[in-house]
Amino acid sequence: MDPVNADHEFLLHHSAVEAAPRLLGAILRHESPDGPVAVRLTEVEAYLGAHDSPNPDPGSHGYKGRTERNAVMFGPAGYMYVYFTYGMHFCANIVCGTAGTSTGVLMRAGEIVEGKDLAYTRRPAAKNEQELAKGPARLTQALGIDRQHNGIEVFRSPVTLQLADHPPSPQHLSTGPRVGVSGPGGGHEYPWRFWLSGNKTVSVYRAAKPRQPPVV
DNA sequence: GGTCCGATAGGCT
DNA sequence: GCCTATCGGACCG
Repeated sequence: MDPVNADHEFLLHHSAVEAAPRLLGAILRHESPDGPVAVRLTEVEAYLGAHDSPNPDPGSHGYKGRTERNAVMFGPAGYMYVYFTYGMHFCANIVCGTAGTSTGVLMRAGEIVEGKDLAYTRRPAAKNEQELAKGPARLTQALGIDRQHNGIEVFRSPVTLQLADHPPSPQHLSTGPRVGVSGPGGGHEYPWRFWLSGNKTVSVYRAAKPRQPPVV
């Protein structure tokens, strides 16, 4: 499988944990029939592999093995895994690393750098520019990405990804526990949420809900 | 600013 | 049946 460019080559040879900080500042652009919208990624989360891969991750959708739903995650790097959640939202990941391991980066937030008007029409609830793509489901909504984009390439129209010229300096990079991952795979054991320090479009952190509420 | 809670449908045990 | 890699509106300060 020939990489289409240097950015694709990079994804092929790195796990999601290595690729995630490199994706901060990258531009993801979607050209829909209604027009283009592009975001600069400001917050991402890395998910590593299935239980039988070199880097198992209980928080990963692929942890328990391949199913029809997560099949794209087990494919080659450079494809987009889009899943439906909470009965109404879509979230998008970029598949990384070696095919079969099921490692990918969830895109959690970004700032709109092109197509702001179209993004507002897709996100009427947004009170300001910073809310347009603040959160994983808001980001897909602003970009116009849904289930029909599951399994498409991210280096070929209508979706194109372009990495930043340089990774963020340590001073501009923050890390912490992943949002919403409860039980094994959550908390500080897996500090694989990465964001641009101080950026206004980064979604607020909420600790994952415990499986059973504490008894008072 | 923060916190709480309902909506809603599909995946998986 | 239970759970979910969430959002937005209501309400409180």
